[in-house]
Amino acid sequence: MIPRTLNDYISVDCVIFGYNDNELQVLLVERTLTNESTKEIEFTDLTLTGNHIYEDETIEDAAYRVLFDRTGLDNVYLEQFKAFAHPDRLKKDKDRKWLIHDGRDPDKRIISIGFFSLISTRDIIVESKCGIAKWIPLSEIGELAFDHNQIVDEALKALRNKIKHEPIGFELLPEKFTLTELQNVYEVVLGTELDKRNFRKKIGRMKYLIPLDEKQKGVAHKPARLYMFSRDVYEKTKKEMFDFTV
Amino acid sequence: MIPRTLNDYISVDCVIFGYNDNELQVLLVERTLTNESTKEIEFTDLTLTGNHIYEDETIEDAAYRVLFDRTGLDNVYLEQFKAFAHPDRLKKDKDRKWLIHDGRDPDKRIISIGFFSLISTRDIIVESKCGIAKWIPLSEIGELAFDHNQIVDEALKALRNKIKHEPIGFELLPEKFTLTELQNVYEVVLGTELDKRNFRKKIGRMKYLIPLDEKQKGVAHKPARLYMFSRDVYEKTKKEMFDFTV
DNA sequence: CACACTTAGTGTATTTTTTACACATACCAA
DNA sequence: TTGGTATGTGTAAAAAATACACTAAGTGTG
Repeated sequence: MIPRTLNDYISVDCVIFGYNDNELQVLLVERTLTNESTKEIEFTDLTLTGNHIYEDETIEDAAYRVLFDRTGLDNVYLEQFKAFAHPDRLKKDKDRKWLIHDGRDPDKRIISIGFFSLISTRDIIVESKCGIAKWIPLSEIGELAFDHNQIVDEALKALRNKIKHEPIGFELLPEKFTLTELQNVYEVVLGTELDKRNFRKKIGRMKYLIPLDEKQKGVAHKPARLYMFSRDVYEKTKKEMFDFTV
Repeated sequence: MIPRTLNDYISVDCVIFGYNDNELQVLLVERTLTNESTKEIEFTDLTLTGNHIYEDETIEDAAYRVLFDRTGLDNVYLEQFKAFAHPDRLKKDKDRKWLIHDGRDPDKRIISIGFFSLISTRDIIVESKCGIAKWIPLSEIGELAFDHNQIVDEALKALRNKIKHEPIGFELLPEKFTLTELQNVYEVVLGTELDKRNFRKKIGRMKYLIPLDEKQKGVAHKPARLYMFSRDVYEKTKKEMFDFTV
C-alpha cells in the first residue's frame, strides 16, 4: 500500500454529540500518559476524535473518515463549523510522552478544523481500534486536552444556532421516535422548557414529520405514537421557507 | 525586524462584500501574468483578498490583518464561514509565472480559511499597496483564480443564512441610512422583493434601529429620515430573542 | 380484577404577527 | 406653478404564538 501523504499541521476534530438520559453528551477518547521507566500510567486525559487530513482528500472526506474510524458509522449528520489555531496549542503537552500521541512538534501549532456530528447514541459501538471512547454529559466535561474545551464550546454554540433554524433534532434520536423524545431533545439542546401542546401544534405544521402506525413498546404507561423524519419532504418544502430578521 | 514564521500551506481568503448600484458587489484583486522574455502582460485574472497566517497570530487576527492591508479599514464586520481544501487547488496555475504570485509549490494544496466581510463601499480606498482592487457586481463575476468561485458561492450562502437571523444588513451601508436603502440591501442579498409597509412595520419593532432627527440631503424628492444601528441596544435585546424550527 | 401509577394526547381563548393592498406628502427642478 | 419622484402611513383578514388543565391508555401490584 502506498502511503498517503498528509499535512502534519492540519487536522480535523469532531465534536460527536449524543442524547441520553435527558442530557446532551459528547463522545470523548481517553489518552494515556505512561512513565517511561516504570511503564505505569501516570495520567489520563480526554480528547475529541480527530486526525490529520491526507493530501488527496477534501476536508469533509477527512471528517467522515475520522468519524467512521471512531464510531463505525456512516451517513450521519456532520457539519463543519469553525477552524481553530491557537499559537499555544500544544504548550501544555510539551514534556509529556503520551501513549496516544500524535507525534507532532509541540512547538508548532496545529490548525484544527472543527466539525460537529449528531448521532443516535443507540447506534454506536463505543470501543474501537483507536482507544476507548466514552459518552460524557456536557455538564460533566472537565478539562480536556489541547484546546478541545474551546472547540466543544463553539460546537455547542453552532449546534444551538443551527437547531433553531433547521430541523436537525431528529439526528440525535433513533429512526423512529416519539414526540416527547423530540421535545426533550430541543429542551436539552436549547436549555429551555417548551409547552407540550404548543410544541405539538407547531410540529403538526411541518410536513416532513411523518406519523407512523406504530407505537412505543415495553413502557409502563400509555404507549406513544412513533414518528419519522422524511428528508425528502423536507428538501421539497424548505424552499418555501423564508424568514428573516432585520 | 525579525521575520515572522508562517505556514506556507494555510491561508485566509476574504470575500469582501459591498453594496452599490442596487447590487451586491465583491472586491476582487487583479493578478497579472507577464511573459518572461518580452515582459508583456499575457493574462490577467481576479482573486479574492488573501494571505498566509503567521505562526504567532490567530486565524481571526490574520483575517483582520489581510482585510486591513487591502482596504485600510478596521472594525468592520468579518466572519469566518468555512475552510476549503481541494486537492487540485493550484493545478491550473502550474506553468505560469504570476507577477503577483504567492510562491507556493503548485503541487501541494493549500488549506484556505474563508471569511466574508461586509463593508460600506463608500468607506473604501480601492487602490492599495498590494495591487489593484475592483468592485465587481456578483452577477458579473467570471472565472476567478484558484477555487475562489467556490469560496464566493459559499460565502454568499453563509451571508444569506446569517442575514435571515441576525441584523447585519447595516454593515453594508454607511453609518446613517434610510429605510429604503436598508430594504434594498435585504432585497438584494436575499433576492426577494419585500413590501415597503410590512418591512417598516417589522423593523419598527426592533429597538436597535434608532431614528435620527436628520434627513437625507441633495435628493430631488421628499427626503427620507436617517436611521442608525445601535449595537448596544442589540446586544441587550438579543438575549430575549428565541425562535426555533422543529 | 380493580386500582394506582405514569405518560400520552388533546382544545380554546387571547394576543401577536403576517400578509395584502393604495394614496397623500414633501422636496427638487424646470 | 407644475410635474416628477421617492417617502411615509393604516386597516382588515389570516396565521401563528402563547397560556393553560384534563381525560385516555397502557403497565404493575395487591
